[in-house]
Amino acid sequence: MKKIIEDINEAAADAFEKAGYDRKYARVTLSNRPDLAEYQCNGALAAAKEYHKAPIMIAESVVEEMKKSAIFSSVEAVKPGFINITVTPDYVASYLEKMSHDDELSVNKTTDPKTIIIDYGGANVAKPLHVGHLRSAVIGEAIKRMERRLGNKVIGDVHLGDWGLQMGLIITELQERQPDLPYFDESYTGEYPEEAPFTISELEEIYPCASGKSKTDDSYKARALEATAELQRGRRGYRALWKHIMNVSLADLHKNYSRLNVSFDLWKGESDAQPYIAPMVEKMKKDGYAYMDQGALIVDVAEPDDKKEVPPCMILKSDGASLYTTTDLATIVQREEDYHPDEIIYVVDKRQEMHFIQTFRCARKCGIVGPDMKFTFIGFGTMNGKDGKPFKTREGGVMRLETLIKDIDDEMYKKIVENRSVRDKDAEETAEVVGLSALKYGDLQNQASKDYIFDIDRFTSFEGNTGPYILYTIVRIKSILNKYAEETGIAPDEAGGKIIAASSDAEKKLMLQAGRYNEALEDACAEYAPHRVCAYIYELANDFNSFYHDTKILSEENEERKNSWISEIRLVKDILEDAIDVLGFSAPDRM
RNA sequence: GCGCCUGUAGCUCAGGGGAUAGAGCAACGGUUUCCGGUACCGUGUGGCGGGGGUUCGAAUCCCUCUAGGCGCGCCA
Repeated sequence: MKKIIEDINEAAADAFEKAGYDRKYARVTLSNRPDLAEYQCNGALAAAKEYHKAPIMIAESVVEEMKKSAIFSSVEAVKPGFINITVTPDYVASYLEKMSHDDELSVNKTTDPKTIIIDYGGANVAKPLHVGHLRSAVIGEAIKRMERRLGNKVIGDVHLGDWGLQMGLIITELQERQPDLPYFDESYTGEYPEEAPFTISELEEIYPCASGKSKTDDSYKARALEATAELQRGRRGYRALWKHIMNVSLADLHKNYSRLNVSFDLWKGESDAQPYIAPMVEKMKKDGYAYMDQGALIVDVAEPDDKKEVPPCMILKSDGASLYTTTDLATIVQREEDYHPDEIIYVVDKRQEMHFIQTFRCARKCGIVGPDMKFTFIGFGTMNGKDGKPFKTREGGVMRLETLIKDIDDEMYKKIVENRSVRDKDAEETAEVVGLSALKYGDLQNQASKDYIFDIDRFTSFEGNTGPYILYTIVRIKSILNKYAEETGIAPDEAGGKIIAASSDAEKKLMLQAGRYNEALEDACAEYAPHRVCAYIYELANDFNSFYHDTKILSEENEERKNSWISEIRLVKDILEDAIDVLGFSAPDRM
């Protein structure tokens, strides 16, 4: 569906043209003086220079033309040269009427769907998810759904950290503890047990233990490095152990991510990229991009107009081992081969930006991707505690994601139980649904690139710009619709009638905001900015609540009016639910 | 040292060339013949870290200073 703003823009552009000015000046925006108008056009001010006329003269002649359009109830030229625009209630009503019958809620699917790989999550095998993983998961999931909502083909990849020294460390520590396991016996040729010799909680304890030892004990570290190398060379017992580690850990990761309502299409990891490294390196050498420098193999990626020095990309260390960059490049090779993506989006801590600049440049320079493949780096800031410093447990350690989620759910449960109308057996489940909205909305409402302060009291509040407030609004609408269904016997899905012109300012405001959904979503998506979706639905929820407050819907005697209202609030509910689904959470039926 | 990012009401954050800079929280005061008052309405608060510049017009663009955060080839 064409956007409201496009209808207005077009009418304005026609008016500029008829008045003798270039159409390009007819840019219409939401009014920043809502007391004066709904939309505004500042084009006359901009055009003044080119036409050597007073802006107000231009504005007035354009206004004369615009007044001929049927969609405006008022068009005015004011002071220096603003054009203030108000649309007719009938126009808005007919727009919403069309929208309410559109399965896409007026959102336009792209005519040119792109294949997009989105790399987020960044979980490490054998290490529990902690709060540092939260932002990547939450923001990445939202962006994935936003792109999908607009019709792109999006492939989410968790890109596991499943290769390298951490594996060697675990193997070493395991041997320390259970030396008799067959995995360590090189002469063993039989089948290895199907059951892993450890549980997830043991695994989670083993890694930090091993990591600690390796820092103080050099011979221990040497053994871990050797184990890593042997694993990579394919030692049978170690590969079998690695598989166990993967299985146990993946099951746990699946569980935790699904609790966050985050799901990946691909569970690829660094290990999957390994086979691509050798041929990639060979090609880089053969093509003359990679060369030896101080014993390491590097590719220059500096560009002449860099403001700062961009260090070369290191492909192989002087001992011949590969690095982070190498694996990331090989992953790109693999993705090119498997999916030929139009774009790869990385949702990663912003501190890694330099690394990705290097990687992207190197991939392009070496021809791993073509010039049209778009790399997008979305760097997010740190989640801080109330003291403004990186979020920690009370004891000062890294907080596990599970703990954080539980804290929020507990808080939510307390608040829900205070409401006597909810039955206890539902309360726990509801607390989880509402808790997730608190957690995710609390994060997503901020610009991704900035640090933000995690404040459990604020995020779980039903007041203000929070997830629970949005859900409350949805639940409230559902409640009205259910009541209506009880009274009339008409199912909520079929209730309502034709949407007619607004009967109050509050209603018109609500209708205009609802009609902007396509615009809001497309803008947010173009900027990879979930916080814009949050801002939009917050305003929509506010507009609904003020409309609700002074409108008695169910007791309205004018049937046409009442049915229109029912349709409207159902549309508002549908929009809110569609939007929170895009953000990655959902609403309960009651709370 | 070089480079990047951030600095907007007491607090948490929007706004990224245009008209009186906006929300929420906190504070205070109202609203219930009730479709969920975990709501709604109202009141006060800053001139956007400092300074200079471009522009008819700057929180928004440029320069500079300052404070804080972060990054800078053999970690990931």
